[in-house]
Amino acid sequence: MDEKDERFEQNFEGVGYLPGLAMDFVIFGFDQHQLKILILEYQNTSLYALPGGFVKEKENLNDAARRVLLERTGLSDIYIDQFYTFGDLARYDEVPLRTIMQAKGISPAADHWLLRRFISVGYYALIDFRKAAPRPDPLSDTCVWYTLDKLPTLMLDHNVIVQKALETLRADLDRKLGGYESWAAPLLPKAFTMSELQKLYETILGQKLRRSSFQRKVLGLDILERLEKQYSGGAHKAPYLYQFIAR
Amino acid sequence: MDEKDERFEQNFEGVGYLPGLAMDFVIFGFDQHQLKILILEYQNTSLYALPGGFVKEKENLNDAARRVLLERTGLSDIYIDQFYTFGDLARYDEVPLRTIMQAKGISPAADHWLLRRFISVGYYALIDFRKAAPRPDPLSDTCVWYTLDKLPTLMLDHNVIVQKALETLRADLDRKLGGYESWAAPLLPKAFTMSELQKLYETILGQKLRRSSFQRKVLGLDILERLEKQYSGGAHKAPYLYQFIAR
DNA sequence: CTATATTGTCTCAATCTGGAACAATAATAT
DNA sequence: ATATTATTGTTCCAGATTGAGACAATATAG
Repeated sequence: MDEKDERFEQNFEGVGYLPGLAMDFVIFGFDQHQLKILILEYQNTSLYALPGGFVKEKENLNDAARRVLLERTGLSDIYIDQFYTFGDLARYDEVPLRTIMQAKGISPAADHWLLRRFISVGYYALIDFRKAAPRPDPLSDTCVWYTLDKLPTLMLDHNVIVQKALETLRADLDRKLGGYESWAAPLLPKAFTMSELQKLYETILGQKLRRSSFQRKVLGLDILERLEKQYSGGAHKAPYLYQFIAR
Repeated sequence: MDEKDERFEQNFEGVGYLPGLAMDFVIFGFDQHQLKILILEYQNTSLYALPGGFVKEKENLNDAARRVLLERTGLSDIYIDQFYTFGDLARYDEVPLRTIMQAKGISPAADHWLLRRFISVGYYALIDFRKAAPRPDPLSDTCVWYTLDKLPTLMLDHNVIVQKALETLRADLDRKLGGYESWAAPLLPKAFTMSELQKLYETILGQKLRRSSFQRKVLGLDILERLEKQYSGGAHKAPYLYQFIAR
């Protein structure tokens, strides 16, 4: 039994993990002017789910979140935000989980720990689409990016979780924008144009913003520095490039 | 064994409750122009804690929160908000809990469920100070209002929880203010003056607001109706009374 | 009856915002 | 080479919002 199988075995039996507590992750990336999130797929079941995980007995909740993000994307030192804890009885349903396990050739006992009720802590993360290396977890087959408006129906209450994550992200935008932390950095190239930044905001907020007001407001925050070199590639005046001021 | 003792016994052994999961409540009230919160006291131990509780196996998380609020204050149909879930290892420490139990004449086994690690969901509520009938829980002796700036040192990480609740409440103020829900209603008399409302805001935010701007903004929101009758009792012009428009 | 504190209303300047205008310019079409 | 086109950087102005104060009105205390 190699290390991976061993970890799988432990995880599968729930040994060393807090019972009844899970986390679900809404991992946002930005590509082609679209907001995308990572979704796990289970072959031969047409089931889809958010990446998630469990908390070890001797592990901080937030550390568990960072670990799960690392396991799914290979990324660390990422901004994550815990946005809500989901605890409705209606949210747990053993049918899809049983289906998934059976598709993997496993016949779980009726009281298998994965089939019991879970409370789940929701986290979201904003990551660099190009740096991420999505990996499925032991029970899933693939881990893929989905555009928000082409999201499939997810298992359990995961669509609700995505919705809540998006609402929180939008509500946080203004507060975050004013803050010292340049949360937008991982979603953009190191150097970017003003219109790329604006399109990122428009995509997240789901609405158009005025060009001049946006520029005025963002530059007024003193979080960007203008670079000397310029972008080229369009049939028009070359825009300046900007980057976030390191703090 | 009467019903209360029976419930206590069950609760004390953790029977019928989700293991490892708790909730802590920051219950805000407003009195004498001060923001207060409910604190449990444990006699002969000089220990203080937030009211809290556990989730039944067949109970929605948010329903459990409403139940706990009802048990501690006698109030239902109250606006509550789940603001954060606390899951650091450092947050659990069996010493104060053991002290409390021993002060109650109980000698818990080393692996008693109350002494194990808990993840705790934080909720806050805004309640009517005058309607509340604070009641201690089975392990505590009294349940009392404390002014925020005279809060004692609380056990575990409860001071951190209060801080986070306050930050969330402040951050939510603007968003909530614009909303249709008149969250401030339970903190004020049915009819109140503009300066009472302003002082409530000032107390929560911890800063002074300009009188004319405040009046302009609040009246512009279309959530108040001015009443005919007028307040009296001060050596000055009588202010109008307002109430929230029922929706 | 006078003094006092607080209220309702108004004003004015300062600031912010929405929306448009306009010249500049890198690629493309002619 | 020159004109065309799309987009950019910048400016401007009208309208809305906000900060700060002025002032008369008035219920109670003295």
